[in-house]
Amino acid sequence: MTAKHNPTQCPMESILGQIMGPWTPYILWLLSNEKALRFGELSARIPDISAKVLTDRLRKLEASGLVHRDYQPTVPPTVSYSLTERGQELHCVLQGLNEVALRWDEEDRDKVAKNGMMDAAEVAAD
Amino acid sequence: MTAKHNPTQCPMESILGQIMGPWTPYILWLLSNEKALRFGELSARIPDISAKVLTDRLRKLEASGLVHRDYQPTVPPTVSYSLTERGQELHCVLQGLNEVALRWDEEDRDKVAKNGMMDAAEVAAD
DNA sequence: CTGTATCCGATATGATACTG
DNA sequence: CAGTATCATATCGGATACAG
Repeated sequence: MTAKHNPTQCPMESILGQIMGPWTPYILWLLSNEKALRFGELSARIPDISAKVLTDRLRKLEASGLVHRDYQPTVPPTVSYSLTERGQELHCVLQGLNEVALRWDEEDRDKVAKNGMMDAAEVAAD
Repeated sequence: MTAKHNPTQCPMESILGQIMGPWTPYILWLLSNEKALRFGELSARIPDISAKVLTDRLRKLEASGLVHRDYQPTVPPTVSYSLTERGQELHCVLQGLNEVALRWDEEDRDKVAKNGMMDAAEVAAD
C-alpha cells in the first residue's frame, strides 16, 4: 500500500499514506466501534480479506502508532487489536469524510433518479 | 492507485480511493490555494511528477467530479484546472487532516528531541 | 488461534520519446 | 503547451499451503 509514499512532503499525504489502501479505513472503523477485536473477529467481519493482507494492514497501522496490539501467550495465543489514542483522533476526522461521502451519495441518487444515467463527473457537477 | 477500489462498501474508502495515491492530495492542495492552474504550472510546482502521471491524476479527479478542466483551443492550447464545488468541500475535510498531521509531527519532534531516536510506533504512543 | 512463506498475475509507476 | 505512446520495473493484492 503505502511504504514508499509521500513524495511531496505534503503532511496530508503522510497520514493518507498510512490509512489508505483497500480495507484499512474499514479496519479502523470496526475498531472504533468495538473497542478491541481479535484477529479472528476482524477476519470474520471482513469476509473477503486474506490473512496475509489483514496481517499486513495491522502491522502497518501498528507501525504508525494508530493501532495497539495486545498479545497474550496463552495456548492457543490470544491477540487483540485496539485503537491507540491517535487512532481515535483520526477517527474523528474520518467521520467528517464519511459524512461528506454520505451526503454526496444521497445527492447523486436524487439526481440520477430525476435525470437518468449520467457519469460520475456529470453527477458530481451541478 | 484507485481504479478497482472500495471492496468493503465503506463510504470513506470510496472517497479515499478517489483522492489517494501519490501526488493527488498535493494537487488538490495546490488548486485550492491558487484557484486555477495550467498543466505546465502544476508540472512546475510538482517537480518530480511525470507528465503521464499528472495527466492520469487530473483525469481521475475530473472523472470523480472534484476538478474542472477548462480547455481553450488557442495556439498553443491553454488548459487550466480548478476545483469544482465538491473539490472545495473536500478541501475543508483535508484541512482537518492536515492539522492533525501537523500536530502529530510537532509532538513527535518534541518527543524525539527529549528522548533520542525511537521508531514510529513508540513516538506516536505515549 | 494467529499468523508466515511462496508464488502469481494485475496494476501502477516512471523514464523516455514523440505529437497536434 | 499539453499531452500520448511505449516499455521496463516494482509493488501489491490474492490464493494457497504450512507452522508455532
